[in-house]
Amino acid sequence: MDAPPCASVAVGRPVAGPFTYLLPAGHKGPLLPGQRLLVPFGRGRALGFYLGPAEPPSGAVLKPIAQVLETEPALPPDVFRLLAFAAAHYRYPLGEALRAALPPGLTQAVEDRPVTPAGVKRVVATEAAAQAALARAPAQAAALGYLLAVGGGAELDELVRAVPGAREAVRRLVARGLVQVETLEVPPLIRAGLGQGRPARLTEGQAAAVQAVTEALDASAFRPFLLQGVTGSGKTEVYLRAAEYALASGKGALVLVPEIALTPQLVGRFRSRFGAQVAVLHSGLSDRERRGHWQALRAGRVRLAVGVRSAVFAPVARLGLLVVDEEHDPSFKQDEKLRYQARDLAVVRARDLGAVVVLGSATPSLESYENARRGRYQLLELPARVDDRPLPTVQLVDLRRRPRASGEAPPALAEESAQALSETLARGQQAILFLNRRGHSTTLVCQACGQSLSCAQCDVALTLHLYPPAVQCHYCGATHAVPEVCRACGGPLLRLGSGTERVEAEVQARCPTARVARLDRDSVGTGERLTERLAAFARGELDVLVGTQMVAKGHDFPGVTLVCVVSADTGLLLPDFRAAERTFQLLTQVAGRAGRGQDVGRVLVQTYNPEAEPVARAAAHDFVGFVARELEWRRALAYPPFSRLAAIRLEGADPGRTASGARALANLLERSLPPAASGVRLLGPAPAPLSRLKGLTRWQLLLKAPQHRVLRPVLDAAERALPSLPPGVRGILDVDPGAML
DNA sequence: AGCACGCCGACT
DNA sequence: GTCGGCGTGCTC
Repeated sequence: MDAPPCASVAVGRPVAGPFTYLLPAGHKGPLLPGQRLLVPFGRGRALGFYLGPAEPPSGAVLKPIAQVLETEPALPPDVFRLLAFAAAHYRYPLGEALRAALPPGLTQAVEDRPVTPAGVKRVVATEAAAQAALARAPAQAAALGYLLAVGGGAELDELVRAVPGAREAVRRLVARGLVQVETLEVPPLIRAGLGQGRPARLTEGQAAAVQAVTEALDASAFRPFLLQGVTGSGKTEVYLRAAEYALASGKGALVLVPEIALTPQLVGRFRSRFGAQVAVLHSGLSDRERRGHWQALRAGRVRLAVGVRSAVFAPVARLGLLVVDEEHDPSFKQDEKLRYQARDLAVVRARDLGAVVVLGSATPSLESYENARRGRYQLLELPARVDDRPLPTVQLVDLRRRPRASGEAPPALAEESAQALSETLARGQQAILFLNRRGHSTTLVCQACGQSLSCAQCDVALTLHLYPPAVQCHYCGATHAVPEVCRACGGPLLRLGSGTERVEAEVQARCPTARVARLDRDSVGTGERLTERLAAFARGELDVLVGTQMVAKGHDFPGVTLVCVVSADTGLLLPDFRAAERTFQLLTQVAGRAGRGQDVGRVLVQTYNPEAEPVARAAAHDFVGFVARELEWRRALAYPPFSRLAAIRLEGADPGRTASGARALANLLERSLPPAASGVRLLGPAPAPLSRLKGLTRWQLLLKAPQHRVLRPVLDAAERALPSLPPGVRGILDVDPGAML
């Protein structure tokens, strides 16, 4: 008896798959992996993806595929393979992962509509337009007049804005042959000339790095590089040259950055160097723009993409070069749905394609650094800043030695820092004050009973904001009116712990003539206002920038000679094995904002822990020393890069059930653990560091193993066990977690 | 994700 | 007596 031909199909719904279907009646020709299908699913229909042939399972009643939606898979084969790897590795339903990687318009279970060329319509006057007689057609005359006035051509949108009613007029002008409408496939991102700002000379380190990367590109084989360059050493120029070379060799290139809004200068440099040849992919795009860029890349019309995390799945044609800038940045890890690490996937994709991958950072992640140390990645170093500018001097300000006034919170800025700030401003130079905390005060403590104000839904203290006045939970977003007195006993409240608002106020009070701006999520959001504010500061229209992480990234502000880290200790005590690493990286990044122009920079780091490794080593610009110590204890405690981790997170409204669910799951896993010799360890269950969030109690288990491979059967068991957690308790797997919180 | 089925409160 | 709340379970 012949088995009917069957297909294994991933369904574009967040359900574990795959499902088996009969091939559509009368279907001829082969199906290709990734090809989009329409399949009956449950009561309705769903988008499906062909995975391969399948054996018909015994007993099950199979339904036939309703329709094959396309003749060629929309997703290029290498992106399909990458998503298949990611879905398996990070334990996420493949169909849902595939669907999420498609551009808007292809994600629905509908048949291929003819793909309208996405892009911008441009109206251009023809030669006949000059002598046109349009005395009796005023609307057309106005539209044409505008076009001729601006040089013969304009975007349709612009024309309609300038000349109301021009849309209809253009149609008639087209009919008369006086104008033509052309569709630009990709929005013209920049009109300025290409190749701008290309420095004639490279530093020695840059030249060597560019040479190594271009030689690897010539070899067309998998070659991973770690580009470690101190802040201000010109890593971006290396990326630009490598991309130029890749494009010139007929290859595509993909550049990943932590966040577009925080890296406007890097994006700007790519745009001015490559013009419309570069697609910029970020969350702010409209569906239309996203689709336009996606199609242009897919078709190979645009061969260079710069984008955030998700761009690792961009359909760049003939991809030969991948760059991950600031590769240590935590934002490359997605922390919902498909919980992928984009930097790691960039390496996976490069390996699969036989491509070159460059991971760049001033402070590489310990994972990448260890890979370089073991010779898996080739290390390229840029030890000096461009133009031989010195690194800024870093000085620790020991807050323990400060005189303490009782009954009042001390000022956020130590006398020494305030002094340095005044001097800097007096010289007409700029300063950045960095503090990783929004708001005015981090806690309101009762002076009588000692209780501090905390969120009803979460296990955290409420932050006091003054603009506008409110106490706010930074985790669940709840806000309340500012209380006058203690809720519990009516005693007076003390405002402890400083945020950016308080620092801004102190600066303004101390330097009344200074132009001070605050830069945090509250003051600028994350979009255009942020970019504007950064640009205004770069142009010298502001003197002092007080901000959070936002001010720390790769900006280039030549006028900044003073950087003050208001509290180096904020992240230091977090219960996370990467706390020290993160602190070191952050301090180094912020310090790197100082002294990038003519004048030498100075950095003051306020701390209660001047002897702490990350603080002391960052102050000494001693990456190697820091890493050596850090690697030592990571090895001793079997943390990455000497092990692989997976976290199992549980949350539920009922504290008791959540806890017992966590214990039951731990018991079950304990029994399914491979022999001790495998090195697999189960830690926990333990309440998560933020044990209650948005009214949910949170627990976690941590799996540790020498290699990911030995973790797989345990993760399989965990995945099978998650659905049978107590009612109301939800569990998720987080493979290669970015943080323990 | 949908969308059913399935057991407990307020309505014509 | 029904309408409907969303908890739980399934989809080839």
